[in-house]
Amino acid sequence: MDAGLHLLADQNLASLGVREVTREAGLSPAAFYRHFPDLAALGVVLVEESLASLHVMIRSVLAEADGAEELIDRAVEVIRQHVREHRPHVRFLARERHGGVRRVREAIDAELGRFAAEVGSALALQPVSQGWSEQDLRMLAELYVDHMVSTASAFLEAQEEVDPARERRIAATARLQLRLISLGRRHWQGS
Amino acid sequence: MDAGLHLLADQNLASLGVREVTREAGLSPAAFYRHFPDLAALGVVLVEESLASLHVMIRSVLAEADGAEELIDRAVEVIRQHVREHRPHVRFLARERHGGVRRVREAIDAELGRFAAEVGSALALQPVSQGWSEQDLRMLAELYVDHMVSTASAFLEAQEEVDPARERRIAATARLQLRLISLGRRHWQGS
DNA sequence: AAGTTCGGCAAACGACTGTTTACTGAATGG
DNA sequence: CCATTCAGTAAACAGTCGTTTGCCGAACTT
Repeated sequence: MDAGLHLLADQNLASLGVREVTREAGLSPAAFYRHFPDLAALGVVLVEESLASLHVMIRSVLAEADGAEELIDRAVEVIRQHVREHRPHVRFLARERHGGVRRVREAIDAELGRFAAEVGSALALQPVSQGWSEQDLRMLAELYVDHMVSTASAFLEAQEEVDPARERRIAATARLQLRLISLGRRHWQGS
Repeated sequence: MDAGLHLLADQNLASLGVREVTREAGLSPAAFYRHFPDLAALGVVLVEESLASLHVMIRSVLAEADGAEELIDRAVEVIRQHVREHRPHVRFLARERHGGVRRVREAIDAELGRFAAEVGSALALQPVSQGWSEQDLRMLAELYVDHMVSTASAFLEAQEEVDPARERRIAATARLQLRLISLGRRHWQGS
């Protein structure tokens, strides 16, 4: 799996080969089939591995909520750190989310949906969300998740070549956008 | 190019083969090299083709601005229609935006950046944007573009299998999100 | 101690790959 | 009308591919 993830740095799952993976891992081609029936199967497992750390991340953000402004700074910083520390996994997710392998795509989508649900319940606990309908909460959660995904992708690209200025610019933009969203949230009157 | 686009429906550019394309097009493999040096080159041309129609689209949305509410409805509807009518191109963009072929990725990114700039200048003309700094306008434009991309991807997935209910749900969510953003926009005090 | 599962190997199968070469007919242009 | 470009072909090159098969030692179970 490490070998696969490493090769997926500049390639996508659909173009990955069994022989390629086993060669990188220092095994014989036949050895692969002892563990996975397919390369798609390997992909699905990588999805699970990749998103496990994401759930940890979100909890670490929402845990300490000392005011909206600080939470925003913290969220953006956590995303940046997460991308930095799990770049191969994040890149894999970004690449395969709309990639050519249906089963992997569906796995990511399902997991991201559960992720939005989790964010939704967390949002519901905040005082700002009083009087919000179920639908409105879900809509907001999806907006946050989509924004997180976009931001993570941007960080990813910026970190490919080390470019601290670009990275700071992305962080600044993300913070402003989150501030604008939370402003809209405070003035929301229901749908 | 049509053959390539057709094959890219369930495959990504990196895993596409020259022989595959020429076979689909009914030509000999060597004929390909009369037109492109690379498959990546074909990809880049496809990017340009795909985004040309996008610029037309944005203008058609911003042209008639009769109130914010109506503009939102119109924008979401135009996105839905655009995805419906240019599904192969949109799918290609979504897939290759983070795909394995660097040159194509960069082409898409650059084009999307110019797109955001265009949206930015359009936003500047609206009365709501009085007193907005350049940076804030850019940030808002990027938020809109990212949101548009997310929405388009969602429509894409929903239209793969014909699922009108899911499509309506996506449209409704997108509209709510745009309303929330424009609410935040009205209460923005500058950064 | 015996049996079974686990994770590995080498070898072979036919099929498919990108690219180059030399050649050909049609259109184009001066 | 002749030369040239254009867009196509078939054939060959040396590889790589996924997958199956039969085999083997080590580890674990009972």
